[in-house]
Amino acid sequence: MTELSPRYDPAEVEAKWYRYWKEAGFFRADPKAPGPVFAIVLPPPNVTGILHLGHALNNTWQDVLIRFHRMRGENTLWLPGIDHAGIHTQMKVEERLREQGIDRRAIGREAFLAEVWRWKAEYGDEILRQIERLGASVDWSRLRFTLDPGLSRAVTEVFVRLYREGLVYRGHYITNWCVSCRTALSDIEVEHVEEAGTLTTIRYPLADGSGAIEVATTRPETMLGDTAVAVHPDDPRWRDWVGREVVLPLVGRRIPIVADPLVDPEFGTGAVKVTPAHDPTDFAIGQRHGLSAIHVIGEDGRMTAEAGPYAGLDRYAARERVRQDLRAGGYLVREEAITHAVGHCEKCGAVIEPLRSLQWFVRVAPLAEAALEAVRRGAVEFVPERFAKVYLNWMENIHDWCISRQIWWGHRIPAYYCQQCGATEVAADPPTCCPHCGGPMEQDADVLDTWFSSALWPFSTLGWPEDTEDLRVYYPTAVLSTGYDIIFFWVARMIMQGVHFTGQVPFRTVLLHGLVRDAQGRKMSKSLGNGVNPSEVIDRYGADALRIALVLGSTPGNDIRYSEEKVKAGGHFANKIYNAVRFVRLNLTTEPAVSDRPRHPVDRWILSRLDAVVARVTDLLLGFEFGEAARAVYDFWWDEFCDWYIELAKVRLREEAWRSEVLGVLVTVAETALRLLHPFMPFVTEELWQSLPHRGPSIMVAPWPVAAGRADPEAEARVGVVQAAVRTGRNLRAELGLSPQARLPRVVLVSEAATVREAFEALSPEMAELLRVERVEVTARGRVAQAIAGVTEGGTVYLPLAGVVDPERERERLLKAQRESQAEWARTVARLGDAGFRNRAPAEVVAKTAARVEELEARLKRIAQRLEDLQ
RNA sequence: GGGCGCGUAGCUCAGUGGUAGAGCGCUUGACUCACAUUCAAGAGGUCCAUGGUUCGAUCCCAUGCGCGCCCA
Repeated sequence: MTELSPRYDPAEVEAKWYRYWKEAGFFRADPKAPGPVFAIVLPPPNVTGILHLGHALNNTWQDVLIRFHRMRGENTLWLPGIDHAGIHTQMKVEERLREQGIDRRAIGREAFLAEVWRWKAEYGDEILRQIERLGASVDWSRLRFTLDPGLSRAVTEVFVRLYREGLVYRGHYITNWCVSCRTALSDIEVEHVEEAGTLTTIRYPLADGSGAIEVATTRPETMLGDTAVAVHPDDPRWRDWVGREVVLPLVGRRIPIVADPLVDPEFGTGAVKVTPAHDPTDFAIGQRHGLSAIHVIGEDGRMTAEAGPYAGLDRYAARERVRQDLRAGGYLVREEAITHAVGHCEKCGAVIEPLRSLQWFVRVAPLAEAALEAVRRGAVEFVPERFAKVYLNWMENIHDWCISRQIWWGHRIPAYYCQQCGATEVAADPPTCCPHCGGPMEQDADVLDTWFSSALWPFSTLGWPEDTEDLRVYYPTAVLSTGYDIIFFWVARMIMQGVHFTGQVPFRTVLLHGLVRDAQGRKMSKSLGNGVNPSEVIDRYGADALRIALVLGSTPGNDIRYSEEKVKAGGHFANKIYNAVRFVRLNLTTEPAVSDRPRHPVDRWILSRLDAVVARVTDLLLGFEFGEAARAVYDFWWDEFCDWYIELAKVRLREEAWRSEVLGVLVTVAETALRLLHPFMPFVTEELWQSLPHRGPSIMVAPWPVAAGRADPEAEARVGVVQAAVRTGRNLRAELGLSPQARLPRVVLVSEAATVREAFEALSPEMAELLRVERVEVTARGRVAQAIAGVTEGGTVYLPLAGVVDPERERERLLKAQRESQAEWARTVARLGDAGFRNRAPAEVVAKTAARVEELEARLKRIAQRLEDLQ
């Protein structure tokens, strides 16, 4: 810290302290450490690129939690890591290669993977740097990557065990196929978007020429692969048609009419075309009726040889041609514009093509059972609670999970196929030859869904399947903090796998944050170009400013809007506390004398407030209410400590008799409030804490403040009336347009209440200073000629000012105050007069209301008296 | 079609069954010896609408309107 600079400069300070913390080993967890265990695994960011503000928010929340619990003396672990992000990363690297004119297929699997590892080294490091710059106190010695040998072993282990338990299987089913990424996807990787489309109704003539049946579709090109027409078995319109045959237009194939309960009789004519190779419902119908599945669309999105004359055409071109040909052949009944949900690839945006293919699946239902139970019985809690319903609802309607991906970057599926007899072997170690026929084995070419490995993150990172000390101590983890948008992708699957393989839930609390949107409330996205790189913000304002901006006003589960203005305000706050502490230090020329029970009411007041804010922030943090907690510390620092206590303290700081004691309070409050703020703004608090008298090597391992029995309602009441009187006095000055530095000869404070007078008297030097007057007079009653007056809580403030008082203006102001007090008095008296209120409201509330009436009456009396004086 | 969230000061958002809050913005005044990244004072609100529960509703319940999201 530059000793005397009146401005706080975060840049060098932040880098310095992070290095210090890291080198001192404060981040490192020790499984043998005493205290309750509190562990968090960092949701591993994708290695694809750079972090965004959502990561910054989530990491800040986690850091607040972990620093809070660490300071409370708990045995904390925050484990960082990175995710290999299969499809996404492969896409990026392919893109980069394409720019160099290289196709991945041309260079082969090995060379391509080498290229991806180079990418990982580059971007992975950038991500780690970003996490550091944010101040995240993660245990770098335990850094993990989903493709690390240990974690890969866990993936293989899980796959093999699930296979042996019959929970993983391979088969031909309809999957969501992305023709652009050239891989299968799971259901939740498909985004459904409402789009304008055309519903085409086609006439299929009966083979015997006795009529025709009409079917409707939004994908007419699939009719080339139809192998049946289906109707609902109870549909009276079509009962007699079941079992007959129609002739497929353009193709000429004879296909049967079948009855199946999956058909919705309400839709269209009640008859649907059946294309088992290209539609999930049709696939199910096809299986039940033994229909063949004819592939007319290929993996590249072009029509196959099965499509006859349409072969080679892109699926959309084929759609057009089929439509034209149907029209020409007289088969096209009508075309209507409709909006319908169309599935898109979450990664690349291409329209998903449902294709029948050979894939690996997880049989999820048995796993879901236990995962449901864990949440139902409260072993896993959601914050906010409402998301538990979202989770339960999804889990109850879960479908099998397609886990094989036709890409190269990821965990290769540990399945081996005999090239001779076709046998399948699933094993952790590659078999040398076929156990059945001794023939050569070849490993499955595909890799696993990235989420399959992410699902193991809370325990694979701790060493599972080994029985490690870390696993024994830190598992189950305490909190999993993530965005509500990945409950299904990740949270649900972690719970399933965690419960199944460890017999315990992976975490006790799921803490969900919302999306960080831009100032207009739009989602941040590449296409809008409104994304913000946290590092650039940190460059300009510092990590502390960004952190407090993100935390203030954030509530679990709710989206927040980001604007640079908020960060700027955060920076101002950092500067504010920097200067407050600078003030304390500049005064540390005398040895501070610390006492828990100082003599002066102002000192007792701030300690009482300190106790209150300590208790409040602790409670709020335990309840994950970060925004409120941050607000409470912020307000304490700025309003109570800076605007009031420091200003009040300045008076006695000039007096030798008090100086040492006041300094003791200043140091105590500043040091404690720094610790209270540390989880939110780690850097500036460390910098300042180190510059004050302190114990220990770092604020991050200093004890969390506890309320120390310093609550003092009497001192709070005294300072309260003084604050009110000062505000009233300042108001009077402002109304007169008096410049703040102009000194007035005196202020007269009149109060009939002895306690109020005592407070005024005890603090009269401070009031003189704050009101810029030479003398403070306190009396029980009295009239002050040639003065303006303000009526406040407990008394009246007079500023005697010969000559400047305008009685008319004075009267107006008093009448306004009278109207306001009168209105409130009427409301309050009416309430008090209500028998229902007196009988049913808690006695405490009734008493409070009665006291309020008395107060208002006294106030009105003072106003009336003053009005009278003006006559 | 089912579910969820939001609607509070000009803007961004906290919050509470018992007298409505903050930051930013705005107005006025001050370079007051920690801080002009500041200080002081002020203006500004039928807490979306209607009904219900209650002694009392901005808060709880129901319906409606508007905005957004998730699932099928």
